[in-house]
Amino acid sequence: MFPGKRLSKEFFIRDVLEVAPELIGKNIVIRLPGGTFGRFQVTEVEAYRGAEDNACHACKGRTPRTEIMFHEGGRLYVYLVYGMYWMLNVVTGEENIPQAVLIRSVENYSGPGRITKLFGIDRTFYGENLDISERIWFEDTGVIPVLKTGTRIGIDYAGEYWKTRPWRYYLQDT
DNA sequence: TCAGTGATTAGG
DNA sequence: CTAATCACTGAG
Repeated sequence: MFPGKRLSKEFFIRDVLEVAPELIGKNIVIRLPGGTFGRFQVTEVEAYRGAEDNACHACKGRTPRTEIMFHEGGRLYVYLVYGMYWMLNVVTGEENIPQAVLIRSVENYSGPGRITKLFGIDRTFYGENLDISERIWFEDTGVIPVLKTGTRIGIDYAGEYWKTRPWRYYLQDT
């Protein structure tokens, strides 16, 4: 794999605990509102892992909203939270194993709701196929980042075990 | 610290 | 139909 190459679905059809840390340092290529393209290095993500993870939306089972997480990896899971903020997630893993990676920060922009505002992400990106999309995809960069881990944000409802999983990954220097 | 904001979901 | 909940942000 060489820098600039689009990550294909094989990259995403692996366990979310492998994919999530490897997404740090990769680039998101996105057609911004206005039509120009932007490249942003991913600096912070979180892993949501399957039906047993009480912090994962799919722990309540298959619903219209969570349906795409049961698809094989390489699609986008996009949803609105608090009535205002679109969340950008990448589906990972095999079919029928619901997993996703939340994109929390990219270079120079922190916060999942601010990123989607910058990118112009909305409901029309739900289910977007990262293999063939002409408006958003991920690229390899050759960067091998030094990672830090922490607990996931905003999931206190998930119970002691799940809220303490170290499944947030971020660049040391950001 | 806290309101804003509306889709989603379970339940009657 | 109702009502609770929410993977957040910016203002004060």
